[in-house]
Amino acid sequence: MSLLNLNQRKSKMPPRKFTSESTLSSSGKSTRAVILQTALRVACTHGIEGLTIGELAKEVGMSKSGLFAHFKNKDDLQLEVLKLAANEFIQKVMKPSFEKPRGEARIKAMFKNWISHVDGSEAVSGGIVLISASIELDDRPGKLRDFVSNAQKELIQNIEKAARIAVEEGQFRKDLSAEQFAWSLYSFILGYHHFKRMLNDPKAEKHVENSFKGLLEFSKRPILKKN
Amino acid sequence: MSLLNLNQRKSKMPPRKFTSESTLSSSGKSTRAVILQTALRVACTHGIEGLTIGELAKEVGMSKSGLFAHFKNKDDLQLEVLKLAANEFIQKVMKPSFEKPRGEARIKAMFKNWISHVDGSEAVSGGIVLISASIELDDRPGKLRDFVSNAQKELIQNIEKAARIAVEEGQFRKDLSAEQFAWSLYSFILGYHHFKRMLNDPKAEKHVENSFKGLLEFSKRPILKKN
DNA sequence: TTAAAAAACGAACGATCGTGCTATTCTTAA
DNA sequence: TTAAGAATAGCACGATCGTTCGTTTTTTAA
Repeated sequence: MSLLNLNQRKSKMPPRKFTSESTLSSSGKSTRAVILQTALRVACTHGIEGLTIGELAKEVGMSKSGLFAHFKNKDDLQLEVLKLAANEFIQKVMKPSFEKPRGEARIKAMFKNWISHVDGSEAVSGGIVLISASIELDDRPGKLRDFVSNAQKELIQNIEKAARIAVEEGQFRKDLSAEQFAWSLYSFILGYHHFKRMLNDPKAEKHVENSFKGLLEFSKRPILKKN
Repeated sequence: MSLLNLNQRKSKMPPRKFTSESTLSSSGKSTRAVILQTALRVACTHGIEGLTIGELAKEVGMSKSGLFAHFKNKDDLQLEVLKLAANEFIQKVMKPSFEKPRGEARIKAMFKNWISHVDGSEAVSGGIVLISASIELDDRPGKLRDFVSNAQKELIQNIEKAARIAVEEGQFRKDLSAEQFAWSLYSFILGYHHFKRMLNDPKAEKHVENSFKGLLEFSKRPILKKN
């Protein structure tokens, strides 16, 4: 409880007319949840380190001190944002995949969901925040870095497991290294993220799909001759 | 001219005994060069956006204002750092590759140099700064973003050209898409960067080498059946 | 309806940010 | 040796940073 009532006070019109998408205030959401959701959006463009309490407060529409009271300190706030990002990613990408049958179908679903999650134009994307954060933090030890690192390790292990299942089910060849498979897939996603967001490469989708297709083919039958 | 003479004033001992590696003051280098070199190192761990004039001044060992006088504004400083990063990358990775024969050998050299450049433990690495910067800036238009974007596009085009040459020379198969090749290679490098630096994965080298080997094999003969 | 509890605010703190301005110190040329 | 010029330092500015604290407002419970 305790909604953002600032807006209501300002604009008295009873049939609530909110200005924009931005501060989706007033509803079942707790203030804390609204703050974190907004913070995730801000972190999406400014990075988790670029997140600032003053700016966030402005964005949410409340005072710095009022906002800050919801967290122990800034580190705590950032950590919560990262947790939200991870959760968002799991809900949007991983969970739907696990409703698909084990093995190749699940891997394909993961890939597809992931791509459209990164792609998800201008919307909030937990995956993007996590990838950015992992690069921002890769040289700065601490709780934030640890969290991101663990989250990504878990994610990769999930891919690995899915690949291992595909091997067991006979969809992938027996001698495939699930580890290597996960590594390659993740690299392709990183590449997609990079080409799409930084380089605005319109062919990014085509390339990542080709690479993924190639990886699948490679995983299905032995095409590499030992030399 | 105009060395960092602060240290000399402090410690009078004539056979110069500098405290550490940090501020490699006094020598043929101009102050500006020393500043930029130091800034590159700082940007390596704090990111280009995390670069701060106060901290940089402390690191170099001079006053904020004295340091600042060498640049128009902070944006200018950051841009110079990025230019230095790009130059460093070209010198360490690209240039040596172009001394190798055209085609496959050159591509292999690029890859090898690049890996050891990212790997180059704790040393200053222009490549790392550029990759980090591209993620920090991917949502923030401006001169910095433009520079990084162009630098990377050039780089990718260089890879592409090298691949095209390898096709012409008959080392790669005729129907290989040089664009797709460059995309894949770059993605693998990004993956390596990520696994090595963020995840501290000790197998990162092995994986990226396997992937690269696979990419080479794939590029040499048609192994993908149309389906 | 009212008292207690929770939430949000406003003001202020010390620190640091980027950036000017003036004075001092150093280097160079005459 | 000295004057001119360049390089650097010192100080201060307004803004913003994360954070604290006491007050006011809002919600909840009795």
